[in-house]
Amino acid sequence: MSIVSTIKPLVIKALKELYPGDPKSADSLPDRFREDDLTVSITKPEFEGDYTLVLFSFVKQLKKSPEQLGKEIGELLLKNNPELFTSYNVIKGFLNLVIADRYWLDFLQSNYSNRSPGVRPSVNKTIIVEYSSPNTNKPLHLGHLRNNFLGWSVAEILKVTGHKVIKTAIMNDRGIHICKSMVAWQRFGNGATPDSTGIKGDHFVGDYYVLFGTELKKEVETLMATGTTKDEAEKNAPLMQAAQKMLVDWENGDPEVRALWEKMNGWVYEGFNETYKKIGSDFDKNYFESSTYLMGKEIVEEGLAKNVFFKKEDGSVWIDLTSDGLDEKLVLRKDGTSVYITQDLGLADKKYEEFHYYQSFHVIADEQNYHMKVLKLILKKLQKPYADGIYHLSYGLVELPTGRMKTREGTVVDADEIIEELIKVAKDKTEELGKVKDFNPGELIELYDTIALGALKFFLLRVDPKKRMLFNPEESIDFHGFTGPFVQYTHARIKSILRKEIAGVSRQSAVGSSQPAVSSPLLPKEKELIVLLEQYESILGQALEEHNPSVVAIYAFNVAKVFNAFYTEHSVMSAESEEKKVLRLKLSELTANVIAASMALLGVKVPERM
RNA sequence: GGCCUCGUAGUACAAUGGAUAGUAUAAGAGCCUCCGAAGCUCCAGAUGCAGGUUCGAUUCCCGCCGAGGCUACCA
Repeated sequence: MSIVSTIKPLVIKALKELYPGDPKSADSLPDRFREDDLTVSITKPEFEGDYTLVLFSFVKQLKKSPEQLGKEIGELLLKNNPELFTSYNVIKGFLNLVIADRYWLDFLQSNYSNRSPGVRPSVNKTIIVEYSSPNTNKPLHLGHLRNNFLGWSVAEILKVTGHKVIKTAIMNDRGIHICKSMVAWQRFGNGATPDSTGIKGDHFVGDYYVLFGTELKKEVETLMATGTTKDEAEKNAPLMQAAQKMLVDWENGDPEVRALWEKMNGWVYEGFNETYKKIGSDFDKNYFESSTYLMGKEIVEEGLAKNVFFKKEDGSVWIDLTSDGLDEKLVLRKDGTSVYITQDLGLADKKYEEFHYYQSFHVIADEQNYHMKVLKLILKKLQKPYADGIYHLSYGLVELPTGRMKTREGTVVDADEIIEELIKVAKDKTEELGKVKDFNPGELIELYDTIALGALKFFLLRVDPKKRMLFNPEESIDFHGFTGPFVQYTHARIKSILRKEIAGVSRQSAVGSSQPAVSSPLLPKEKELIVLLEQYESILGQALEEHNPSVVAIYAFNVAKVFNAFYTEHSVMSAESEEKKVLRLKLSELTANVIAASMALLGVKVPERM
């Protein structure tokens, strides 16, 4: 039970007691005062108090001045709950409440050693989180990383709040883009392989995709020199013709093409798996477009039967969404082959068959907002029971100072490269500081990974997913301030104190089960920290509601920052008294646990030492 | 053209309609004989423009300006 959800009912009770209203009129209805209408928030530091009730919303209703209202409510709250509130003050329309130290100390006492704070009991609901979903013709880049970290983190937030989560990916493993790499390798590869060249599989294949582009450009230029238009040239260039033919051959099941396709996709998967392992992404189930792309045709039949879809003269099948403010949308081509949305319709159906999900999250970039809107709308019109549970977890693109990343223009930040770069920075910095000279090589490598990925994940998750974000290679790699390593450092720092205390004999008596004493009041920095730690549960609730890990990242940073300020001002080991020492040790332990728990939700490990 | 996002210090990010708009970086001034300086303290600096609703607007509504995306019988 959080402090805010404790205060709200008490305020409602006080309001009803103070202003029962005329029993005969409408203003005595039981829901005249509702918790949802209350605004209870943390008191601004420049005022006295811990939590503040905003009074303006009742002023008109009750026809009283805010000052008088605040006074009346404050008095009654104090009278009714002397153990919770110690005093109040009213400034303008704000009722500032001072919470008793006892409350905070009790909270500390019952939570300080909880290693998994915020975990909720099972609600027995299955939620699918579909994320990552790469094309198998090129390596992962920064945009994929944002997607992966988001999907993974949201899944984690759902898990601790009691949901059963199935993580899935859909591999976009077929199509013209795959054929381009294949054609290029056939023409220019001379039988080279990732093994023979020592290049990671996904990069190896990606190189041929890029090569296709550059070679195609040459052909196009040659054709254009003979007077062909650009569009014509691109269509008629021999390489493009070859890719198109390969796509047809692939669809017809040509054994040679299929064998080549499997070989090259195999290389890519090997590369992907290495990267996934490194960044900690995992999936309960992979779907492959090559085996799902024909699905959905049944749904098209179903839609025609239900008159949700209609057939045009040429045989193509459409849905009319103009009454919903959208366009007509094609769901089946005139040649009877399926389009993107057809596959997604089929896949949604299949997933529901398999998992009977309560909700299905699709972590997909906001470029596809329209597509996902249409998808959900079609499923609704088909009266699919799962349609309402479809949720597009839309996120903005990662941009560079030069603008959008484009593979063909070589302006992508490669996932493997940026990770390696960060590992190097972590290594240099760690060596420079020289605090872990006794680590063995294995421990060091693990630590560098922890710090590097901590920096990267934190950087990509600290921003509201919906928003576009900027990645500046020069400035974004930083281990100071609002960063993962800063939070990690704070954790390691606390652990260092706790280790020393364990080493000392006083550990048992100091951090034992005794209640923290109340003989001396909580000091401002102590209180600020404990009040913040108490908010963890509601932060988790907010992150869940908004499907937004950035809430957790910002919170973790604040905890670390407030702890560091507390730490600078007050000594833990040489506290003024034994009871203060006990209090601060518990406070430190709780801080470390909350930091570890929140960072875990982001997929960021926190080291004991760094 | 139509539809959808987004405009906050030099830069990057915050702010369920609430108090003097927070934080980080970069710039300036300090703090390691004392629990870890990847830290702390101080100092400066911002809501694109113009209206409206409200006791109160960064937030909601309208217009303009600017940025991005979608608007494929590509996926």
